[in-house]
Amino acid sequence: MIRYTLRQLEYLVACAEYGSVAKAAAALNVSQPTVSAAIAKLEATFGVQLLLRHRAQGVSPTAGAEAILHSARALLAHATDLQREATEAGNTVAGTLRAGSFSTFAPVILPGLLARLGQAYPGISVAIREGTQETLCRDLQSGTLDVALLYDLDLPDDLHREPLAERMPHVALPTGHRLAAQADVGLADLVAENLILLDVPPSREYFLGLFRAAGLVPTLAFSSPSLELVRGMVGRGLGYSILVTRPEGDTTYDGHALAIRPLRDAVTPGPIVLARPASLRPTRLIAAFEQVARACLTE
Amino acid sequence: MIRYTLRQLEYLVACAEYGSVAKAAAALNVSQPTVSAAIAKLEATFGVQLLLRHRAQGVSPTAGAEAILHSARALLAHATDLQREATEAGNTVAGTLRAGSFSTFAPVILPGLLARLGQAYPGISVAIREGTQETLCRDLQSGTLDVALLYDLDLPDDLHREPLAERMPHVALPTGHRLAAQADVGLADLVAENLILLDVPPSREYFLGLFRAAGLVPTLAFSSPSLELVRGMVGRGLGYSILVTRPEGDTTYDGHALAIRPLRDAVTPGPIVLARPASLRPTRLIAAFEQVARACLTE
DNA sequence: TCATTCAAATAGCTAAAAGCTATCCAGTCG
DNA sequence: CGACTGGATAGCTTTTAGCTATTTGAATGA
Repeated sequence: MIRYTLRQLEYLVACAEYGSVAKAAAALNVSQPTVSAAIAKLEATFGVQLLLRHRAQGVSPTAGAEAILHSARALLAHATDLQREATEAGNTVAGTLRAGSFSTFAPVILPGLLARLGQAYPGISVAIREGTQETLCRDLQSGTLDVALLYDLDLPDDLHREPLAERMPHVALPTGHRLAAQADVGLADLVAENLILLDVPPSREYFLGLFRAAGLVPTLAFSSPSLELVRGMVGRGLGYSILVTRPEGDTTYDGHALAIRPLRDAVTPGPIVLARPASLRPTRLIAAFEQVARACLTE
Repeated sequence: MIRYTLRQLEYLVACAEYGSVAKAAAALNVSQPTVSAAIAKLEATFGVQLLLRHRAQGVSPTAGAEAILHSARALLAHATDLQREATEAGNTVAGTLRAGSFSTFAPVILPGLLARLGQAYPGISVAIREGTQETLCRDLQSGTLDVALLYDLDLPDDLHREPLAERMPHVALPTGHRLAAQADVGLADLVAENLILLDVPPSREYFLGLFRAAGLVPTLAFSSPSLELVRGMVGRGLGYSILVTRPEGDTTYDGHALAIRPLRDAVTPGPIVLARPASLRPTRLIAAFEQVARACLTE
């Protein structure tokens, strides 16, 4: 247990510096007895005399004090550093942000977002973690993550949700598919076709919910939690899919083009939010991330 | 100005360590609200949230806190070191002692004293300064010296005097001198002889005082502030001297033997003391020096 | 589902500490 | 000798650190 205070050390160092209790007190903007008492207390707790009092001509450090003063100056410098560091931690855009992203949009959204962020705020660093809605929420709640890009579907109440954008679902079809000839596709057109479902919460529930809302039941042929695998299967003509995330180029990993068509029905869009623990007051860094994310997603 | 306290940091570190305010409080032997308040205050002064509160399952540090915690642990370790150092400064025999010695007895007393001291307390160091009574007193008063071996003659009141030994003055004669044939010499025998006076305060006044007390006036032939020069002159037959310090061997630097005879008269001995500022409470190191010095001088 | 338990926050209080002004005292200097 | 300097002391006020008791919100378990 530490029995002295940083303030006492400050006073001691000032006394040694000025060779006078009164001058030190003046420099520190406190009264002379205040400093006098602090030194006396320090001497009592350490059991060593620290200053020699020369009646009418100030004070000078004892042999013991010299050694202590050396350490004290270092300690105070250290303490001041910590204060600056701590004060800046919340009020400057700097340091490391721990950000999560729902797997499917990470590779589509994050590269551009991080590029822009790095440009706007050089010197910051971002630790990215991909995951499912569930794991990311847990990490947010436990404080392992500061923010996460998620769908606003089934999010726990203790997460603050900052809406960033809404993305309409679209239909992905093999290029030769008969429905690809249409400018847009209705849900009713699709029920007879083979659905390849992106099977990852909460996307799965969202997609199935679109049909349910229209009173329809789709024909489920395949399902996979991998967006690229789903797109690959569609490209190979195994069926169609309904997706929200749309990578650039509309081409699958094995080189097949996809026909992307809007849904004719007025459906509820997929709401993308930046989530963070409701109990965590956002730092300037978090606010900056949020602002850049919104700019990236609304254009 | 430092706006937080070491105690607050201790509490923060403990909270992070235990993942719980209550557990930290228990470990620190304070109440839970005390720790709670300390953390809240730290957060207010730094303007950053430091802990995430998980209602029924403790707390965890935020991103900002992680960085602060790292520095805080280092700072606390540093502060603990300083406390140990400071506490030991007065209570262990260690460190550096700044000791002065009146010029004439330095080479006779100090070598043995320091050898013994180094043997009894290995690891300590002593910075020696020789000087006149006057300069040494000034250094003691200004705190530049911790202790000094001096004659207890005309010492200022603000120096504490610890009597170590009393040394009787003796007569130094050339070996062929007629008085050297006697077992002892009276002051009255000497008044007609040439006195070679050790002319350094306060020795000078002491020696002259011996004659004055006996109602006699010596014949002053030579005087010098150097003990060795005085002995050299006596060895060459230029006169006699009265001295207190008696180097081993009774031989001068230029190779002449001296006849040393006690004074027959009952004179006041030369009181050797260890002086230190009265306002300076002695440390263990000073006490050790004092004890060894007394042991050396009383045998 | 409803009481129970857990853990932190809050309220309200007390006591210790840190601060102040005024004054005293010892020493220096003109 | 008297004015001035500089630290210590006394007596008081304010602030802070600590306490107990209680509240709140969430998780747990019968």
